Amino acid sequence: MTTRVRFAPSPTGYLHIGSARTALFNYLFARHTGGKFLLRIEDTDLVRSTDESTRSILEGLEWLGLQPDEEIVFQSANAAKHRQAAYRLLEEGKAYRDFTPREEKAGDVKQSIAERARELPEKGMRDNPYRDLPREESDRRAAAGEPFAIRLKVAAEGKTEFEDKVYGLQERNYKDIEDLVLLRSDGHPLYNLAVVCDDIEMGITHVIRGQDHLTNTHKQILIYQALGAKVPEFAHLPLILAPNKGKLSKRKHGEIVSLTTYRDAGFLPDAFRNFLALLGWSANSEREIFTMEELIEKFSLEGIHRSNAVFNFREGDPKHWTDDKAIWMNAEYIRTMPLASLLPYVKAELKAAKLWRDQYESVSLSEEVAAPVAAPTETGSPEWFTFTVNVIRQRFFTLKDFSTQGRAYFSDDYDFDQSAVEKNLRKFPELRQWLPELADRFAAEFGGKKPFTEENIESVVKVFAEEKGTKLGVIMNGARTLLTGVAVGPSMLTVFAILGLERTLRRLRSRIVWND
RNA sequence: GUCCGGUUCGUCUAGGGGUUAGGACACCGCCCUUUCACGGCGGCAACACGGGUUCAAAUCCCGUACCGGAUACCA
Repeated sequence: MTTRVRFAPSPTGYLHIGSARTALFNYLFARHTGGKFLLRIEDTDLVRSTDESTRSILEGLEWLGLQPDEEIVFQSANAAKHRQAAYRLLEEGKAYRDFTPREEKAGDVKQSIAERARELPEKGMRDNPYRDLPREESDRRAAAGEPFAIRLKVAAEGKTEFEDKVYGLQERNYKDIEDLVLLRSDGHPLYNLAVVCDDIEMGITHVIRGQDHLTNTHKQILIYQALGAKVPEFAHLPLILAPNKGKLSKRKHGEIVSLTTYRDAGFLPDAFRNFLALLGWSANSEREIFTMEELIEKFSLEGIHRSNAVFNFREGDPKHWTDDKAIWMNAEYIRTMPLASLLPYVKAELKAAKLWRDQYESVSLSEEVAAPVAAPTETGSPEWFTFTVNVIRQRFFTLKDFSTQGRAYFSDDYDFDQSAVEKNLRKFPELRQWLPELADRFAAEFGGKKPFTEENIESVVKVFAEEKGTKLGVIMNGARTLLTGVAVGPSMLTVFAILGLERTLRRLRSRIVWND
């Protein structure tokens, strides 16, 4: 039997990272077992569902590389079938019409539900007067146009049980389960019915979803049984919590829970997927970096654990705005992934920042690209671009850094970090004369045949520093700040070489930071 | 309230009768270094609590506490 799993989000907002992880686990399971990964959009809540949200979910899945194997199912398209199923159960006496007028929920819904649930056992779970209404009367009232909901008739004695692939044996007494509504009085099929019908129709063999559905499962099993269908396997996933161990919610935590936030913040899909995979699941290995292929190979439901995981971040702290491990992992990917895989992302980032130049494009981008060992002399060439990216990626955390921290390599229009200017330039007023002087020296030394290479630059700068009786660091750090706008970066010799003689001279002679 | 589940460093986690309780991130220190990273070395830091079973419990059992989920004519 080939496995068939589905990811079934409701399109009522952007893709939550918890949902994204659920999708990922479904995908990994399908691939690992050679089965199918399906997508069903649960858009039966017409009021809250939006097309925009559906698009955003699709976009998010695509970004993570989780394409469904078959056509997307829209649950709303199946409403007629759901109704049919409810009526079939009514016909077979497994469900009944409830003529109780509908009660509108107002105020704090969660609380009113809890209150109702508290009172319910006293009245008795099976005290609905319509539960045993003679069939003729029920038919007559329905024919007369009296509105009714259809409820599943849950037996008074007995229990449901299933073996959850993660949480183990789960049992629930019927007495703890209300006669659940299958069809609203306006004919709208309710969630538990819709899910079961669709899962049957789609041939779902394994339901992998959040732990918040653990108790729903018992109700759904009752529906499967009433419908005479085979009950699938279930695997429930631990939840992803906020740092205060509360629910990680869109409303409370904002865009930090949205998958697209990470895409837009310059995360690599491989890195974020890797991070997500390790939240609530373990490959049981000291390693933590896994490609998609490795995740697929290693994934198993047994590796999922039962306790919820905290998504750790510090609100209002720019350095720790999201989970540190996610940031670290992204940086790790940026500096260690094959250059050929990284370059397209850098290209996209530079394009978005209007820093891209077509001359960077290498014809062999799709193949394994090895960075040149020394800075190519032809600034702006594909080799130069490859070399530069390889050098600067070593200390970047996100793709955004290529257009911000690394801006000075791709444009003459870059900003100066004022604290760097203070520390490395203004603190040494002599640099105001020395750096243009260094430019003259470079011009004299490299104006002819001598190539502007790190080795040659080093000897020139060393002599220069000695003449001025200053430490090499003063010259280097001052130059770094003036030439790149920031205090951090690669070896200054490499920076000179990357920028090339012309830009180096121009920038060394710039008065811009001296308030002249 | 009731039902269900959970609890190993700050966080993600390994381990599951005998371990100096392992790793990763974060943090701190040292080394490397013209800066910052990377890297290397080191440090801080955990079995929720109480009973039991056992020669031996973080590991098995029971209870308590705390946390989470569920509860609907929402999904």
